[in-house]
Formats: sequence, C-alpha cells, structure tokens
Amino acid sequence: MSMTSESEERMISKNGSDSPFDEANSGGNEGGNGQLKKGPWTAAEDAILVEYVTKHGEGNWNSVMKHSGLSRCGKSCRLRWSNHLRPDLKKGAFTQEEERRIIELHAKMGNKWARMATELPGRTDNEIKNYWNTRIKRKQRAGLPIYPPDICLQPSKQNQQTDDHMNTFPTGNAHNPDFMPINNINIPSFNTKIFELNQPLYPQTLLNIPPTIPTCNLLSQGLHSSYPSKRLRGPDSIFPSLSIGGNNAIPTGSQYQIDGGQPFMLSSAYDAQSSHAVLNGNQSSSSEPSWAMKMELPSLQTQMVGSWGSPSSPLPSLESFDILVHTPPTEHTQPCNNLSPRNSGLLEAVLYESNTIKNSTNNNSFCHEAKWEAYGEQRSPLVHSSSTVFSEDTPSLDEAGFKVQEATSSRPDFLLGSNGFGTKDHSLLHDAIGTLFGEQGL
DNA sequence: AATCCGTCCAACCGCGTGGAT
DNA sequence: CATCCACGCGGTTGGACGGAT
Repeated sequence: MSMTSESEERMISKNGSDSPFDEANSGGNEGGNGQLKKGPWTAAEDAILVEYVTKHGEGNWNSVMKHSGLSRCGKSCRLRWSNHLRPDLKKGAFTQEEERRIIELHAKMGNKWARMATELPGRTDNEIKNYWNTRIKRKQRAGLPIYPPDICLQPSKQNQQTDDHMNTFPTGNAHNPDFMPINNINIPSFNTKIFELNQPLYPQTLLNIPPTIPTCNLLSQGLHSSYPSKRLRGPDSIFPSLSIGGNNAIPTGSQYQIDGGQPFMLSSAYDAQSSHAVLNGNQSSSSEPSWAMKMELPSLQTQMVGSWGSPSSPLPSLESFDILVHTPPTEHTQPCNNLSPRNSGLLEAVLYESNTIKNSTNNNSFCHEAKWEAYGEQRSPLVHSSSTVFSEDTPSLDEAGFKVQEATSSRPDFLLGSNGFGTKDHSLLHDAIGTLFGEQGL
C-alpha cells in the first residue's frame, strides 16, 4: 500500500512527540505543527469533533482532521465519534438482555463485532468486543463453557427451520476465541458436573443434550462466514473449502454416550453430493452447532482449528509441509485439492506421517488401513490421520474423566474429546515430530 | 501503607476492501 | 488495469482503577 494518510499518521506519530500528553493536552490541539496527537481525547477535542460532525455529517474523516482544527488523524476521529460521541450511543453496562443477545450473536457469528453491533442498537463493536473478551477470559479461567447450552442450541433449531444464513452457526470460528485452545478447561467439564456448576448461570436446559450433534461444525469452525459480508478475510476467506468433508471422519449416525448419560447421535452433514459438506459454508450452515464439543472440548480440533488454523499462525505452508510429508500411502492419498495451506489438517498430517513411519517400522501400517476401511471410505491422511493416531495412541479418555462410549462403530477419538493436547498429547506431538524428523533421518 | 494483580476499556495498529481516478 | 485513497474491521496494547495480599 502506498503512503496513505494512515501511514503518514503513523510516521508522524512515531517521529513526533512520544508523549501524547506533552502539553497538548491542555486543550488537545496542536493544530499548527502538523503532529498528530494520540492518546485519550480531551473534552475540548470531543467538543470540536461533535461540532464538526454535527455541522458536516459523518464521513470524510480525513477532512475532519484537516478542517476541524483537531490534530487527530481521521481514523482516530472516526473511532472517537463512533465509539463515544455518536448521539445514539447507549451508555452504561450491558443489560441482561443485551448480554444474552451478545452470546447468541457470537454463537452465530463468531468474532464479527461490527456485525454484532448492528444487531445491538446503541452499542459499538469495541464495546461488544471488550465485553466478550473479558467475559470469555473469566469463563475460561473458571473452566466454564463459553456458551450456555440453551443458547448454543438455538441456532440449531433455527437452522432446522430456515435457510436463512443469518441463522446459521458460525463456520468462521477458527477465530472464535471459544474455539481457541483453552488450556484451563478440563475435559471433565463435559460431564454433568460442569452442567451442575453452570446451573446458576444458565438455568435452562443444562442437561438437555441434543439428540443429534453433527460433527461437521467441529470441523468447519473457522472455514466460512455464513453471513453476507463484503469483507471476507481471515478464516472467512482463506478456507475456500477443505476436503475434510469429503472424508468425514465420523461415521454418520454413530451413537455415543457420555458418562452413561443419554446417548446421542453424531450425525454428519456430509453426503455423497457434497464432498465439501463438512467445511462448506452452505452445508455446515444447515447443520447444527455441536455446542457441547465446542464448549467443552479443548480437543484436537479446537487446538488445530483455533490455534494452528489461525491466519496468524506462523506455520509452514502446505507446500512446505508437503516437503515433509512426502510419503503418504498412496491408497490414502486422495488428491487434497481443497486443502488450504492453513488447513488444520496440518497437525494431523504430522501425526499421521509420524505414525505411519512408526508403524511401518513396526509393520503395523496394516492397522491403519484396516481402521480406515472400517470407516468405510477412503480418506486423505492429511485430513484424517489424527483419528487413527489418536485412536491408537491417545490414552483412554477416561483418564481425563471424559468417557465416551461408542455404541455402533469405530470413531476418531479426537472428535469426541481428546484432552486437547494435554501433557500426553504434547508428548505425542513431540514424539510425532521427533519421529518425523528423527527417524526419517531429517 | 505499599505493592501486586486482575479487570475494564479507550485507543491504537495492521490489514483488507472497494470506490475513484 | 494499476494505483491511490478512505474507510472499516478485528486484534492488541496500555493506562486507570479497585480489590487482595
């Protein structure tokens, strides 16, 4: 980008007074010297800005800077206006209704603060963002679920009733903090104890485990933004589609039981017609949120999608990774055309490769094939290896107090609640990488 | 009383997008 | 078509504040 006004402003602010308060602050204006002021706004500055905007209207913020006498950049003016000076702003703490709305909206949209703000009259994106960030931190510390189950279930019902994309569960939640690694949330939080714990907070439907929990959302988080937006960036745009859906890891209709509780089905939105079903926004948007998993499981999915899948993750591209993973079993190596370079399958691939190496060493590779065949489909090792890895190598989930009983068929454990790379998974990963680089002589 | 620590929130920063030229 | 520019979004930072030690 060229030297925009913002660039200029950055230069100025860096080269200019280091302290936003050096003087200026007496009235806020430095006007003449060309240096842009930063830091807190003064009442005088506010007054100037309000007067200017009242007179000339919003927009053209750089001209505000030029003509109002404020030595604030246009961006700063816009922010100040929209976050604090706008007459229609609602001040004060969020009401309970607003809080609930925020939770609902976040469940639907993920970190789309600006869009959420449009649904909450008088509230700003910054306000909502701050609220959410503090709230989520608090909940994470407390080991509580981010979403109350009833709210999480809502979009499901809506989805079943309408095709309205606005009602779809977020598929762009790779950036959703809720799905980021939550190290301090223990797997046991999934059992009913956590629900009891939550009762005072979310008195409704806490034990109302949905009869049908799709797997697709687990995998699709962060891959698509379902609401119309002219600004698709980050996870919304970098995952045009992943091929996981074409190789759904969980057999459709598998039934599971948690701690002897009510069995529930794991249904997959994947079907033969839509090989991208799981990760395709349309498909996933028609599916339900797997609230329980998202809330409670710092699972492999969570780890990978939330952290590894993050656009900011300094991970090697798939291309570079392909250099590392150069010997996948051919029969499992479906062309993975849809695999984004930032696909969360990266870790899976590492684990897969490691495991493959290990097992080939131990003449155990046959086991992988058998297991995959048990899933009834061909799958890309880049996508599904972790299921094999974890089903083989991950110790019993019971250790973490999270017991999942599969009623009908084999399933990838990681989807049901790996312990989110706890100690053992870290060692597993370490082991895997060690295997990859060490045993392969790299 | 002093210090530490966590929370809240205003503001900043980097970047992407779309319109204008 | 390329470039410039304005705008907006989401993430992050840093200071103020209050409670705990």
